[in-house]
Amino acid sequence: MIKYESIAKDIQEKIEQGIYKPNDQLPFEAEMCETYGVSRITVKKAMDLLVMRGMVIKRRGSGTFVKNITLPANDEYSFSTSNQFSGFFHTEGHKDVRSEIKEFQIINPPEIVAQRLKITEEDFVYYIERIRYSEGVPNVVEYTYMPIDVIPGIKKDILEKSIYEYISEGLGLKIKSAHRTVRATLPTVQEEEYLEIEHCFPILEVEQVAFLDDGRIFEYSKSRHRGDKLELKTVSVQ
Amino acid sequence: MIKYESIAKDIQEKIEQGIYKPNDQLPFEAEMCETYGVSRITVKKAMDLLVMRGMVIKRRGSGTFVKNITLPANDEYSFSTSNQFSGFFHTEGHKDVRSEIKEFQIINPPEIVAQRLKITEEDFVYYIERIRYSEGVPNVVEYTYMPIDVIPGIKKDILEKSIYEYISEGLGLKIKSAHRTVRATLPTVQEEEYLEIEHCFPILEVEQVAFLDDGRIFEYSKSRHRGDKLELKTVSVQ
DNA sequence: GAGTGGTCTAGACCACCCC
DNA sequence: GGGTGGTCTAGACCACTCG
Repeated sequence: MIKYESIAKDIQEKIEQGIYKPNDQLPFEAEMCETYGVSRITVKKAMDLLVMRGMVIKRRGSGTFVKNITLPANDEYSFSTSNQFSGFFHTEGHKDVRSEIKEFQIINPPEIVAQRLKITEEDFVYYIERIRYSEGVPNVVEYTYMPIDVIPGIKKDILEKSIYEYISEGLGLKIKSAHRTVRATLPTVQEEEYLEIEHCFPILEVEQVAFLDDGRIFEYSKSRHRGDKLELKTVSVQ
Repeated sequence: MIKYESIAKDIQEKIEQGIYKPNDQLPFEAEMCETYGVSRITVKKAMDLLVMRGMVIKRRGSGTFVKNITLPANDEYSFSTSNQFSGFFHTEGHKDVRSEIKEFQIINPPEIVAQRLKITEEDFVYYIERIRYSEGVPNVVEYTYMPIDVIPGIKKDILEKSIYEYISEGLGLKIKSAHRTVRATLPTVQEEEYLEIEHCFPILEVEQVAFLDDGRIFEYSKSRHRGDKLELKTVSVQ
């Protein structure tokens, strides 16, 4: 559909298939213009996407090259947060992923949550507490708040699958961006039980405020992951 | 110098100064074209920069708005890794930041490090182990490997200041991007001593492979931070 | 000097939002 | 319908790398 996306996708696939190998030089921008029948700015935008994804590097005066790095390991539990959203869907779709809902209520949000969601303490939000299992092993406890005005119609069966799928496919809303803060902590007493760990066990906490396409905030959440089950990958490009 | 950067900088400053407040609508792109005397694509590129920095949001058909979020807290120990490099310099420049060098040698790299740096085990690298203190309190132990061919001339006094300053200003090299993996772990016995903590204390580990402008890898490092002293912020934009 | 990617222009059409 | 940002064009000049 969109030209620069399909060009980026084409090149990315060729890299993943090994047609272009690490350190290989990609075709020049001028060459790609002819190949794909587009203008140079469009090719440039496609390559900039791949730069943001950490897959290629550009050197003025030299060319564009496949990046010099072992590609994101296919760890089931790692999720990547470069500038695309791979990973926003929490590597759903893997075998044997299920959720156990511990709490599901509609409440007035605590002050801090109201601040983060930019709503008042009198508004209503879903409060969801769920444990996510992979291959039968508990990985993460998620504490999620979502304004009912923004995301109406959540039922228990949706939580057991993917909220994100419901938002994008069920409601036709587009997820746009997220601000995340990552910390290392220790589990609470309850989390020791939920995650089947001892007190002296590292927890990777990901606090997230997530935005829709139209600028509304639809989620404030804290995900507290077993330290041995999640690593978070990022690419930063200047 | 570069037009889109200076436009972005101008708008960013106005947001930080409160001239544009959260949820305010920014001038239309067409309007900014006149204000700054540039074409629309240039304005667009400037605004896209601010979108990547998580400062504004664009809505097709409506306009561009200041984002709806408490701005990155000025925690001394938090560093941000959106798509600019704020934070690459480890929030240096704060008062009372100093380093204690525990190891500084030139060695052949272990196999894993050689793989990450894309060199052979016969090449030479600096190996640096240092503790960084802020306000007299140990925050982080850094284990750093740098190829001597890429970053020549490191001396002990450079390590006590900022390696990054030496690379960019001393050597005239440009830092371009970094791949990071973040994990939560527990300290080693030695780190308990270095960081003045007990064994049961969360550690935020940041593993990093860093690239220069010209595509060369100049650093492989693991930074292991006291969990109570660092949080890592990211913005991901689709 | 030849060739690369970086920036920028002036203009066009489209998808989307709101009135 | 009028106006927004999204995509795209064809062409220009510049900064940089490399032989």
